[in-house]
Amino acid sequence: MPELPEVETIVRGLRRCLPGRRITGVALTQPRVLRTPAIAIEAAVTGARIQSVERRGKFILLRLRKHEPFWLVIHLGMTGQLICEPAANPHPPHTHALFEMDNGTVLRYTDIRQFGRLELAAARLVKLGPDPLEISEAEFVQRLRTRAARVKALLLDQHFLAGLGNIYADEALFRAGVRPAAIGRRLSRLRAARLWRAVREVLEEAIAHGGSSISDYLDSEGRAGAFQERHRVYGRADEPCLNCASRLRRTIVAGRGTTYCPRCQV
DNA sequence: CGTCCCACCTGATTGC
DNA sequence: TGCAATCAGGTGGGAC
Repeated sequence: MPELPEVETIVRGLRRCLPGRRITGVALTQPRVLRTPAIAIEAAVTGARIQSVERRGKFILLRLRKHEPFWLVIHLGMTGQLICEPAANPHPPHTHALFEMDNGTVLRYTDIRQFGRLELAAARLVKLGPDPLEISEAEFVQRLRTRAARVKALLLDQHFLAGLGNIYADEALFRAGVRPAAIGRRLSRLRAARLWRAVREVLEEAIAHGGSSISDYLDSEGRAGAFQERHRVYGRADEPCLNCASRLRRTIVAGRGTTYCPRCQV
């Protein structure tokens, strides 16, 4: 579910309620979403103070400190939600973790499909590729044009670039006029640069609109995003292209449903 | 090593 | 109505 714009929106919201709080209690009720054993997370986190909230790609990092500083790393998978709310609120179904704060609020983690993950330490993050909002045009073009994989597969590969998922990959490819199945090393410099710009622009626009809510996504205060109303291809298969009115096609690329315009994307 | 595909889950929707 | 098949914003591991 959540891609970079949704995770960024959640992180910005968490920054308004978490930093400075001390965690007074923890309830971890679904081992499947824990990459670190529950006992270890409970021992580390109980009594710790939250120093900051950060994002790396689609990962959310809570910087905690008890004796030493450490990280609690959260990935929301497809359907994960992180919500700050009063402790007295009822817990909805699929609530897998609750972190109680010293001011009567809780940080609640719910995840219907259980693809999300909570863990201590950030070892896996070192493998992440560059952030699409920070990578330079020159570096993006160079990385793209040395690869034999299809461009959409590269955009989805978090080691290549950290933060895009299926929605924003399709939206960026449409805006750049590039076919999802195009081969990275066969793109001209001009078209690779156009894709770099399209990726930035679509992510920045989506962040400005609070992300895309298709069915599950809510921000840290439980509100939906609005960018789904501005999708140009995602979810619009068989509808007319907004540029040329051709019928948008749906295929499978990189194992994912993919929508594109056969006329505008070459 | 680079690339591709499927399993991992639940729930909504579609089609017979 | 009932039930099976298909699809969904994620990744990681194994096959090739």
